[in-house]
Amino acid sequence: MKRSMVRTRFAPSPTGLLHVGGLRTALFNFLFAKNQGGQFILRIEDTDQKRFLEGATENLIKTLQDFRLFPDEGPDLNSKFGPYIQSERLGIYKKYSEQLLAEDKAYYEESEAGRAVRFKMKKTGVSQMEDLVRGELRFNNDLQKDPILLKSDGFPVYNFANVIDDYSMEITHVIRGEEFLSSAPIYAQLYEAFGWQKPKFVHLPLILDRERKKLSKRAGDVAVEQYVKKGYLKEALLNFIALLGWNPKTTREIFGLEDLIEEFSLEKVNKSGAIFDITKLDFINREWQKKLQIPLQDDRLFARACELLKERLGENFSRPLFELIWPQVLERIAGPSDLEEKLPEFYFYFALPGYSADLLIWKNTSKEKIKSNLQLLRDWLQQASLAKYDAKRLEEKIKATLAERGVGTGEALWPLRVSLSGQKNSPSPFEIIAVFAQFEETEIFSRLDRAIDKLSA
RNA sequence: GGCCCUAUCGUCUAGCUGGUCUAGGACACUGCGUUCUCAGCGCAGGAACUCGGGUUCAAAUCCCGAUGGGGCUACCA
Repeated sequence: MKRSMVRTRFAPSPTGLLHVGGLRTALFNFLFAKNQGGQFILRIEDTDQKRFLEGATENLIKTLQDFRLFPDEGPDLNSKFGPYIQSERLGIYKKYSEQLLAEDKAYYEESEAGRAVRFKMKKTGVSQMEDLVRGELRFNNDLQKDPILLKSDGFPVYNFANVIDDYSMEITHVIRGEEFLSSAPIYAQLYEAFGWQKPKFVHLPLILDRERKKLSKRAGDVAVEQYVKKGYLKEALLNFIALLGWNPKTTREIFGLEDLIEEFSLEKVNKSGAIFDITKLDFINREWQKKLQIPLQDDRLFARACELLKERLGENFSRPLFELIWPQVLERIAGPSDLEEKLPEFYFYFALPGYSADLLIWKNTSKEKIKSNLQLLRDWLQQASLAKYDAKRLEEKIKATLAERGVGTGEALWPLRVSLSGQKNSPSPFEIIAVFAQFEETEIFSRLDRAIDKLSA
């Protein structure tokens, strides 16, 4: 019973914000454990004092919680396997290193830094371990070097602490990034030196940047927090990241965490690296946006858009107005990645840009005709109770009026839209009018008057 | 350099117990339609089995090699 319980772990080192690759590793460990009815453990590997960052542990825990990847055991959830922070387990590593020393499987090494412990690697034969997606891994021992176990500061090195902890925490499956593949022989030999049964391993394919290099800090945004701040939904991020290195073998692409738990299996994990493609992330984000219908006050994308507009428009920016415009923005952006560049298309709502009278002219229609069409529309708008209409109703009403008068849609609607937006491209005049009708109806008429003036000049 | 992993459209991938694959889907891209413009929506289209040897009646699928890409090569993780 106890033997068969699946236990996985996520073992980040607290050196900064959780990054995309880390989140994916955590996710896969979590998914596999939950799919198997097992447990997911969080262990903090703070064995490098030089790289340790204050607050990073708390941040890591918080981020995992935000994504609902709740650990069953971890720093704040102690159980008999704790502590879960390696710096609090120094005695354990020391004890095991002494055992190896006593058995002549390790030795001391003196240097200016102090006294460290090195492991005696076997130099003959092969080291092997089982990787559930790659099969049997075999390495020739003849060119192995003796790795450090305990540094001169008394802290264990990653490889050693990992093996000790995975063993003592009864981890059954070690799911980690491919970058650890080449240290496999050390693991294998350590397990053998102790006479312990090896866990099953899974090495996940790397997540690559557009240059096909391992995603790294210098290549741009890697912190999960950055993407959240930019306005990506956590559901979308998780969904997208799950599809990097795993796929359900069906054509379905949208998965929530519960769906992923249900569908996940190691047989569906891929072997080759996957490029982090922001375009696809945007697509998945759009899908989740539709699905979730986030209320405005919780929408980070909206919040970010407000910030940007405030910055650029200053006094002219109005949040209540922008709330009315927001659905139009959402329809016109691919996602958080192009929000910034698309925003200028909506500045006209806050301040009418200057434009030339020519822009009002539809095809070969005469200036006079355009002017009279605008006047006609202005009159109609004047007598209508605009606040009662949404864009769709407005369209019906206005088109009906135009038809009655025998006025073509193009020669009336084009100038109407231009006079309201001052731009060649914009949302439809009906959408614009509906927005202003809710916000400040006089804006409609002053803009129309301005256009009519331009045509009279 | 050495060791290791990997290899299907631009991207993520299905297919890999060999024939049903004239290689499927999604994103992206292009075109057409709807239409006052943009967006949206609908429809259509271009786009890949890295190469060379085998094995076999038959290979994207199996084997070998080359090449490409990547990772590791610390008293970092």
